[in-house]
Amino acid sequence: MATSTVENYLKQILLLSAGDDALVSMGDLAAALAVVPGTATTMVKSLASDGLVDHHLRHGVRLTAAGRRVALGVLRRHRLIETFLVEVLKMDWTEVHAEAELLEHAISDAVLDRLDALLGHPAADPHGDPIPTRLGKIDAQVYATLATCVVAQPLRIVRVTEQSGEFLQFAERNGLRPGARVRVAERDLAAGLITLKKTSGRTVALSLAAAGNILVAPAR
Amino acid sequence: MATSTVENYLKQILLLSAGDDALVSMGDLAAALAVVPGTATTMVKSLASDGLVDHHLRHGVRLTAAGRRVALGVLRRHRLIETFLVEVLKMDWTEVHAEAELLEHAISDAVLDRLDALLGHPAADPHGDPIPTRLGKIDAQVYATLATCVVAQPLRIVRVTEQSGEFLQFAERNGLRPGARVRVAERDLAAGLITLKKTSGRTVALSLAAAGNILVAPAR
DNA sequence: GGCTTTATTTTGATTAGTCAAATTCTTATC
DNA sequence: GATAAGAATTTGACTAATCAAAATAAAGCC
Repeated sequence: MATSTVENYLKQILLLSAGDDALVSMGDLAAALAVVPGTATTMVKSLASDGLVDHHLRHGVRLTAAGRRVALGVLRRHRLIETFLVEVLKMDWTEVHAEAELLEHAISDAVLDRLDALLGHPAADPHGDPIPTRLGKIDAQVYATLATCVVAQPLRIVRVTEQSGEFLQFAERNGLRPGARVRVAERDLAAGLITLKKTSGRTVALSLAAAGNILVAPAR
Repeated sequence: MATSTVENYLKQILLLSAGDDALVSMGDLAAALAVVPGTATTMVKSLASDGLVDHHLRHGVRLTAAGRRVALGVLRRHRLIETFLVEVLKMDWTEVHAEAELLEHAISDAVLDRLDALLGHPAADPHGDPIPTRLGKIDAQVYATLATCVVAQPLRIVRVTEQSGEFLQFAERNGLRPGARVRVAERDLAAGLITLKKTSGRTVALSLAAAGNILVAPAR
């Protein structure tokens, strides 16, 4: 059985490799896990000797098929738990990430399956992040972000990546949750600033960096 | 923050001290936690230096007020989780103990309070074990067991102590769950055997040791 | 192409929790 | 009250995960 430390390393490598094949640097991995780089190196070596990752010395790390399977399991648990906390326990979508971070390592498959059924087998969590299936399939659809989409077109927010409470509370305050309708009124690359127009007529300004965390699709 | 190992030691000391003041032996504690006695000694010394227990060298260990507070918190989490698994996720009361054992160390107060409210602030879990309040109060009522109660009187099962799946499945198969009505038809101390009569007319035989795990009150 | 900056890896220590086996204490028994 | 049996403790060793700081490799720059 993988320890929760191992699970966290694998999950983080999956998230940082964006999709699948990119090598993840020790620096990024260490930062994401809040450890010093030397610790990440040590741990990655041990994951490699367990066949969970390929370590390309001094160049980065990549999940093996076995590691990916474990990582997707953790992600599934995390996202189903978040959905449960919001849908059943009525917690705020801006605060459930940290809770799920703990519970994801303690919940059994038996409990998870019940939860999944209770929630009606949801395809995405409250942030719009896709939930891997029991078999490890995950929706890999690529979306534009508010930083890259076309201007003026009516849009629907599909997903808010970035789990920090601060950012999510900013999003919530401004009605920028999955499902919300907006369009980009103006994009000033020099100033690094985006101005949104909501259906209510309200405008919201945010930085390019922040806008990159909000994924959108054309309003259907 | 107490690690889950520390939480388990404290919880187990509470359970083994039956009520409050009895000293718990290292042998019993080690057996309950599935470690060798030397490990228990080492850990108890460290708990003592943190002010969570009083260690009476070579005689046993007892919780301090601080340790008791922590232990009751763990017990509350455990029992509320068991109740949730049975009441909401419709799991079998004979199998939820092991699940709760893991989740009890990972659930936050915020989530626990929501769960408690969702369940309507239950006083006991599916085994009839009393749930400590948020303030650490626990129902200390003493009940007779099927091994000690008067013969022939109509009884109501209030609680099944002993969490092993085997025992609970035996109880379930024979309708011996909290709330069930029975009376003791015969108690043969020499043979160590008890014979029960259920309201359905069915009789059930069980050993004195097994009977000691089933707590009863006069049927109201 | 040599030098500097930056990232990565290595080395040596530390902490929590554990076991096996040797030692010491308590207690019951004669 | 001495002794044997049983329980508890101590000692030495190990694993997982971590950090600080030294050593090494890679990459960029003039």
